[in-house]
Amino acid sequence: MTVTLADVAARAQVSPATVSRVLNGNYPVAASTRERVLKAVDELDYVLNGPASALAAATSDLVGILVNDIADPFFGIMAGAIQSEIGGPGGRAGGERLAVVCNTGGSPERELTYLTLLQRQRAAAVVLTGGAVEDAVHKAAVAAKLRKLAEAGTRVVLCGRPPAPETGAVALTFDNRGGGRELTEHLLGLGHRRLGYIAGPEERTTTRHRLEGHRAALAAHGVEEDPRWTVHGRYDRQSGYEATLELLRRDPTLTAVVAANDSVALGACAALRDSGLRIPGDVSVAGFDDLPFSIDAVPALTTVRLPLAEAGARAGRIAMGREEPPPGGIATVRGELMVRGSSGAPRG
Amino acid sequence: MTVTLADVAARAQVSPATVSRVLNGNYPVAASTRERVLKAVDELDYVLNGPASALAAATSDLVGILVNDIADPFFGIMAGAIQSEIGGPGGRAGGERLAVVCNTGGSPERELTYLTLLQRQRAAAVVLTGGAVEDAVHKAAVAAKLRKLAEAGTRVVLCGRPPAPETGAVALTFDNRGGGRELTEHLLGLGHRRLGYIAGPEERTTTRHRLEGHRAALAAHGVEEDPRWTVHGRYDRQSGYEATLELLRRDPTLTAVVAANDSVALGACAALRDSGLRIPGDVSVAGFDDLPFSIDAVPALTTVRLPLAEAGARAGRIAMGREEPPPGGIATVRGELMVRGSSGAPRG
DNA sequence: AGCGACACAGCAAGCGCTTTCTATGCATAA
DNA sequence: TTATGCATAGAAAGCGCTTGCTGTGTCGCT
Repeated sequence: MTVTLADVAARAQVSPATVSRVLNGNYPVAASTRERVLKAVDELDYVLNGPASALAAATSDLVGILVNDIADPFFGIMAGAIQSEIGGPGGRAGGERLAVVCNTGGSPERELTYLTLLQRQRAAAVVLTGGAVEDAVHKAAVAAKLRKLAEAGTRVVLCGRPPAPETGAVALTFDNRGGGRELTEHLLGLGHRRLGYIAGPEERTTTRHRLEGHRAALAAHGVEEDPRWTVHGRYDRQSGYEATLELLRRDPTLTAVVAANDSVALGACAALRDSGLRIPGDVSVAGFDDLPFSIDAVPALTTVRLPLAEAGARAGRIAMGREEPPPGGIATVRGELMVRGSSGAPRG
Repeated sequence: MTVTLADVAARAQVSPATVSRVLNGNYPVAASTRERVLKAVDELDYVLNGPASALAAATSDLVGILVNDIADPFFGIMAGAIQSEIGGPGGRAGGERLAVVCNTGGSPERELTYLTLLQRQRAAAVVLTGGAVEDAVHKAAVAAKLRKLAEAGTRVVLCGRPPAPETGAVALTFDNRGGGRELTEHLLGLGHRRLGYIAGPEERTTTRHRLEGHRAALAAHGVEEDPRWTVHGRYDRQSGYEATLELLRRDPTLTAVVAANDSVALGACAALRDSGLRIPGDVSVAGFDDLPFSIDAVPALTTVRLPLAEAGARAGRIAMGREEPPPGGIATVRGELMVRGSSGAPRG
C-alpha cells in the first residue's frame, strides 16, 4: 500500500541503492538514470520514510527549539528567527530540516523530557532559549543531558540563556545585568530615588540578573534600597498589575516602577492608571525586552531592547554549523536602552 | 558506543523482546523481570532510538502543528493550547508525544513542504491553524496532501481554518464573517456612516470573510460603501499604521476605522494619534481577535474575541482522538464582540 | 593492442526496534 | 498421574533505508 524505495527502483528499473543515491545526491549517478528515477518517484508519488532513513543513516533532520512560552512573543520572535536559519522549507539552507518548537511552559521537568524526546529522535541540533531555572539539581540534570546530546553528535546552542559549562554547548547570553543597570541608571539620572521593582519568578536566572543590575545601579548611586520596593511575580501582564497595586500599598510615595519585562510593565501601567496616577507625571514606568507592542503603550514604554531576532538567527546558524561559534563558545549579547515617554523626571 | 536495546537485554539477562515489552508495557511481563529490566535501563542510561522504533512499529509519536507566524501571539496561543492537549511532556495525555510547531510564514510552498516533511516522519497527527490561501492550485495541492496523510493514518485537524472537503480533515472554523458583521453593526449602531476598513492580505480566507461580514453589515444598514474606504495590507502593526494614513489621505472625513486584527488596529491607533486625531472622539477604532495586549491599548480596543485557547485545546484533543469530532467533521466557533473604549459615537 | 583508471550500478549487510509465532514451565483439572 | 491451560520468555523475521564493497563496461594511455 505505501510506496517504498524498492517500488520506485522496480519502476525505474534500477536497484534501490541507485534510487537512494539519486534522492540523496551524494554519489555520481548518470543523468539519464537520475531522470528515470525522478520520473518514477513522481509517478508513484513516493515519499521517503523518515524514520527508516534516520535509522539507516544514523542521523535525522530534526532540530529542536525549546521555549518557555510559545504564546509569548519574546520566544516567538526568537523561535521564528532560529527556524528561518535552520533552513526549514524556504529557509536559506539547502537540506530540508524539520525545526520543531517545543513548549516547556517554564517547567524544568518538561524541559528535561523534551530533551530526552529530542535525544530519542537523534536530533541534529537543539537550541534552548530563554532563562534557566537556578535549582542546582535541575541544572545538573540538564547539563548531563546536554553533554550526552553533544556526545551523540547533536549540536547544542543556548540562546538568551546563561552558559552551561562543560557541556560543549555554545551560549549566546543576553546581558540582562547590564541592561538592568542601564535602565535604572536612566531613572536615577532623571532624579528618581524611590523605585519599585517588579521582578519575575524568583528561581529564574533572568530574574536574578536583571534584579542584580537594578541593585548595582542603586548602589552605585548611593541609594539605599527598601526591601518593600521589590515584589516577585510571573512574567505576565496580570502579575504586573497585581504587583503594582501591592507596591503602591506598601509605599505610595514611589516615583518609578521598573518591571521585569514589557508585559509586566503593561500591567503596571494599567494598575497605575486605575489608581488614578499619571505616567510619567506621577510615576515613571520601565520595561525590558522591547517587544513590538511596547511602542504602542501610551505613553510608549521606556525599555531595554534585546536583539531577539538577531540573536536567534545567529543561534540558528551556529546550530547548523554555518557560522563559527564565538571564541570560548560564549558570547554576550547586549541590550540597548530605549528611552520613551513612560519615563520622566519625578514630581516635586 | 550508544546503548541499544540489546545491551539492556544482555545486562538484564533477558531477550531484547522482553525489554521492548517492558518499555512499551503492552504485554504481560513478570514483575521481577520488569524490575530487572528497568534497573538495567537506568544503569545503562538507555534512551530508546526513536527512528528505529518508529520504523519497526510503523508509527511515530510526532504531532505537527502548522502556524503562519510563530511570533504572532494569535498563533502562539493556539499552538500552546494544542500542544498542552497533545500531551507532550507534562500534558494531560499519557504517552509522550513530541508536538512540533512548524512556522510556514504564510507561504503556501512552505506549508506544503512541511506537510511532506511530516508525512515523511509518519506523524501521528497534524493540526493546521489560521487562514488558508485562496489560490485554487495551492488549495488543491494541500487538499491532496491532506487526503494522503489521512490515508496513511495521520489524523488531520484544521483549527481556525475553513473546511477542506473530501480530505477527511476535521475543521474547527472561526466565524470570521459573523464577527466582522457584528463589529461593524456595533459601529453603525453608534451612528458611524463613513467607515474605513483595513483588510489583510487579499489572498487569505480570513481576510475575505471578515471583509464580507463588514460589507454585509453595511449593506444591511443601507450604507453604500465607497471603494476608497478599503485598503489591503499585512496582518501587522506597521501595515495598520500605513494603511490608516492612506485612508486618511483618501477621505479625511472617516469617523471609524475597522482593522483586520488587533495588531493592525494598534498601528491604526498610532497613526491616528500621530495625525492629531483623538480616539474615539474623532475616530473610532476596532480590532479583531482580542489578543492579550488589546486591553492595554489606550483607550482599550473594541474588538471581537476569538476563543483561541479553547479552540486550540479542542483541536488538540480531537487530533489525539480523545474527543469526538463534531458531526460532519465541521464546527463553527463563534467570536464575541468586546465593546471597549476605542469605539464611541461619531463627532457631530 | 593491452592495461590501468574511471564512472556507474548493484549486492548485501546492517541500522535498532517491534511483533508474531513458538517454546517452556508451572498450576490446575481430570 | 497425565492432560490442559495459562502466564511468560525467546527466536527470528522483518520495517525501509543507507553504504561499503564489488562488479562491469568504457576510455585513454602507452
